[in-house]
Amino acid sequence: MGGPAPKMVSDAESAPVFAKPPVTLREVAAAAGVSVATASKALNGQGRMTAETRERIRETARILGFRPNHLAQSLLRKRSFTVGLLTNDTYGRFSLPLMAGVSDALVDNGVSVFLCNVEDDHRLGQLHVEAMLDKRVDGIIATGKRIDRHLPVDLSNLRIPVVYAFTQPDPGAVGLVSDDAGGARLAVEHFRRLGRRRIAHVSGPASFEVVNTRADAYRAALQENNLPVSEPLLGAWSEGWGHEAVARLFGGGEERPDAVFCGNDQIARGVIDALRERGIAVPDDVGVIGFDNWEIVAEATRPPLTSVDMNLAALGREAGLALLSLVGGQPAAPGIRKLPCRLVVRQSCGSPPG
Amino acid sequence: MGGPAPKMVSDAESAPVFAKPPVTLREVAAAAGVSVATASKALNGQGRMTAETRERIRETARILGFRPNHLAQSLLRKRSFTVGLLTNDTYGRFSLPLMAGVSDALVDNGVSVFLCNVEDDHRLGQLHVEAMLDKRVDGIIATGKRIDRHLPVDLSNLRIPVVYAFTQPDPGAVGLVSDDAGGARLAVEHFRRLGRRRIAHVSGPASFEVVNTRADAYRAALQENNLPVSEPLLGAWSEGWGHEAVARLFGGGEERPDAVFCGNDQIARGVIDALRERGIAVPDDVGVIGFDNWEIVAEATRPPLTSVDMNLAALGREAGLALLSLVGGQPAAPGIRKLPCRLVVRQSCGSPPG
DNA sequence: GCGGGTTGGGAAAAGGTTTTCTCAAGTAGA
DNA sequence: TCTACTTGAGAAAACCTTTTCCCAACCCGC
Repeated sequence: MGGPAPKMVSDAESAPVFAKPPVTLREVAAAAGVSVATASKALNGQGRMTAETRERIRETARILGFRPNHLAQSLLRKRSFTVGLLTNDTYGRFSLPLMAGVSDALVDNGVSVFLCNVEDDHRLGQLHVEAMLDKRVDGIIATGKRIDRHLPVDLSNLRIPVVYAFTQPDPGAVGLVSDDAGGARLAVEHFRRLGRRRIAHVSGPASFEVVNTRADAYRAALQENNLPVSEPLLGAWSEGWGHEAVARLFGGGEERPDAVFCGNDQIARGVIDALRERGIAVPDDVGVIGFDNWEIVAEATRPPLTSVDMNLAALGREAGLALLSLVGGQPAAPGIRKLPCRLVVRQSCGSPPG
Repeated sequence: MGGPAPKMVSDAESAPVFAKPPVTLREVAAAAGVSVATASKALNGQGRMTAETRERIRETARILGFRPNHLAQSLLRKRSFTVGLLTNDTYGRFSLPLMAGVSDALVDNGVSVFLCNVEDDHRLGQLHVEAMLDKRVDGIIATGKRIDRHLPVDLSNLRIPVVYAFTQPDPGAVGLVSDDAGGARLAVEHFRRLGRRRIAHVSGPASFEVVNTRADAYRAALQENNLPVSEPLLGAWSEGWGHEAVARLFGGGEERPDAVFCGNDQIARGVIDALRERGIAVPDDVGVIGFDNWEIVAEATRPPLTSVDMNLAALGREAGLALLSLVGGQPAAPGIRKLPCRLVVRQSCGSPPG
């Protein structure tokens, strides 16, 4: 109690800097000795005034640390430079790269993103959409965890543009998805180039549209290349199913595959582990390709897994840009646009013979 | 060209519903035959008027589908009901549940969340923070991928409150992290209750603070229980390191552990696989516990992995609520608050003997 | 019938910015 | 010297809501 009072820091530096209100345009104008109208025009490069005046105002603004209030601007311009991102895959693996891509594309244009996780809850979805509408977002991007399911929200009669990415679009809307068929073809072609001839396909449940899309493309690609077509094995998206599929493919006496194209990386992981346990060498005896290119899985398999990457970040970018042009008044062609996949080659397929 | 023109849909239903401006309070007031002031008060339950008038205005608003413009409200109230969420872990595993928790806590209070991914780019971070400030967010939550690193942004002298969750807080700020020591203790105690006595610890690089925190707690818990303390094995966060650690622990002639507590689920996965390959049974011969409870990994190990869950969603919720009370003017106690972990029991530890 | 209190509702300012319009002064041409 | 432009800058409306007065009408008791 008796000691010297603690040294006081200068008021500007100390304690709750909160509530010190931001500098307004009015203050800048006053400091520069002009009207707010002139100040506004000076800072925006509008209107007519001497270069000297403009510069003086700008300098004043800079010194005062003036930053225009976007709320006021938005109110006037009827454009908030804000979009909503709706997803039901917050924990999942797909929406993340996608969100990063979206955010990426938009930030460069000064647009911020409201992230909204609606789970599979209709009420929550409605709540979020209304909140976004109230906040006057310029548009909405809807994304999810599978492309053959709707989000639990009705986005069809909003007064703002909506873009769907990696989720089922409403009819007549703009939708972006990965080209799964192309991805499957990429895998088959890669195997063919490496001289593999008996290529099996192990994928997820038939209830997923992508499973059928990829399976069809797989069959078509085999036929085009005059390779023997074997029926795809459809099961679950799990490692366990990969194990089981290997038991079926390599358990019997019939001719064994020398390549397995898997519907996702977890199945591929299961396949590779099961093959190893059977003493079948990857990639020497059998090549394996996964789907999704989930790095954490693909790089942990032994050997590291070659996988089809859906380019989700790019897809997100495209979605962001599409929404932007829609917001800008450009009429975008409705319908579903498919973006190409790419093959990320690691060591699970081996090198070309010779 | 000669055919009948396509049937026209009614104008209200058709084409670019865009740009049809939202209903304003003024219109509601006009329709109800009152002034905007009265209309505002009617809808907000303020002011004095006959119940009949109030009800009539409300009904009119309902019919017209009036929704107040939050931009205008925010401008006036100097409160945007919007917060920024800053992360450098967009692709990662930690920020997602955390973000969901934050978003969860805030949505219930009508607050929306701007998601900003700053990667490790200082410039990008600055950009985002300024954008958020310009948009007049009420506060900021900073989160990251490890608790001993700063985000590449300076949040220390903002005029709005900041809460740090799962990232290193600035001195004097409010920070929330998981109780890693407690989590480690949870694991050791669980092993002890199951009768395991020789408990090893395999973790990530010593350069991570959590590695040391957990290792210290592990040692302390062993000592408290009069169990033999063996030096933790520190390496990488990978499956590969799990394999290698097993080689070291079970390769030599010395006494082998009957339990392994791992620094994350990937290491644990590697440990379990390596044990199986050596013919050591899990959980019969050796129990294994992981950390993070990354379900997709924990449930794919054979047997499924018991793991320490950091309760990140709860942590996010707490962060959201803390920020909310800060924004509301409640002075929150600065400093780091640790939230308890929980053990998610699966089958990798076995049941109690007898 | 009249002062004082209550009741129902409106006018107007405020919030920060942009934009259109207006206006005074200056310049050029006749 | 007068007219016709141009130039530089300000006033004011607009965006939409909230809130603080303010005012008229009514009711009460005397």
